[in-house]
Amino acid sequence: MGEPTNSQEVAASLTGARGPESPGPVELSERTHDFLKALASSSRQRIMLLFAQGAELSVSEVAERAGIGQSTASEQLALLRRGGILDSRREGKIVLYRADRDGVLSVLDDLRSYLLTCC
Amino acid sequence: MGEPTNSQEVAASLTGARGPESPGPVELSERTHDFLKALASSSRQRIMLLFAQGAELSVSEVAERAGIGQSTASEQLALLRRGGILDSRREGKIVLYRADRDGVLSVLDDLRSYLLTCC
DNA sequence: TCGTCATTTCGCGAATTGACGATATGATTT
DNA sequence: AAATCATATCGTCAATTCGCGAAATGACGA
Repeated sequence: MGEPTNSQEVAASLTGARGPESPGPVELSERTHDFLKALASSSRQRIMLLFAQGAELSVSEVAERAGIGQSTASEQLALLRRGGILDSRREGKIVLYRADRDGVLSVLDDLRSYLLTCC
Repeated sequence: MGEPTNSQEVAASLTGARGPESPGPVELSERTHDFLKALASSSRQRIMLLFAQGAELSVSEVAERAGIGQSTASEQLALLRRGGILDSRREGKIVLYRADRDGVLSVLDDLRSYLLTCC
């Protein structure tokens, strides 16, 4: 079933449908789009605050501390993972989430370069 | 009526309800939240591509080039302006929009510092 | 293998967003 | 002041998102 599906998801950081050397408009990668959608939500922003200082939390811990249902927590955490903001690993029967610093920084770079070309 | 409401909107870049020297969790500013919401939409991303290379466009030009209705264009452009991504000025009876490079860069910095503390 | 615990997935109603046409507001020209 | 043009706002409906409980899947231990 639902293995933590991180780690690989086609590196392809840009999905421009043009030749290699094209300076013009470049679309955002799907991952960066997912990143923006994930962080655009207030409740997910609130969840992220739980992961300050490298904290590592299980799904039910997040549910409890955020005051939301367990299934809701699972779904929201999955969205944050798809956006490259969180990372997860299974530890026995629980799944531990934590901030994915590298993922975040790489997405930020993608975002910055996009904005520099279109703005 | 609806004057282009940019330029000032309380500088307050951070809305943490804590003392000055607090290293802990810091919430995103409202402007940065608006930025994320604005860019999280595919159609608005598409609109942004029209503003590459410093192009300056009126509402109806955007509507035409993006293939959307005039009122829709006006509303979407207003959202992008609230997010600090676009800037606008009135030129006679038309309103010209263009990318707000400085706004974008300052929001990006805010975003980066937020992510560095929470991740 | 069965039971239990943690997580994911599913189905659903409520709330939000997206796009549109119609209408109102502002600015310019006559 | 009236006509015109560009934009902003409003009302509406379709589509998407949110949060939940229920049910399915996985992992572990008795």
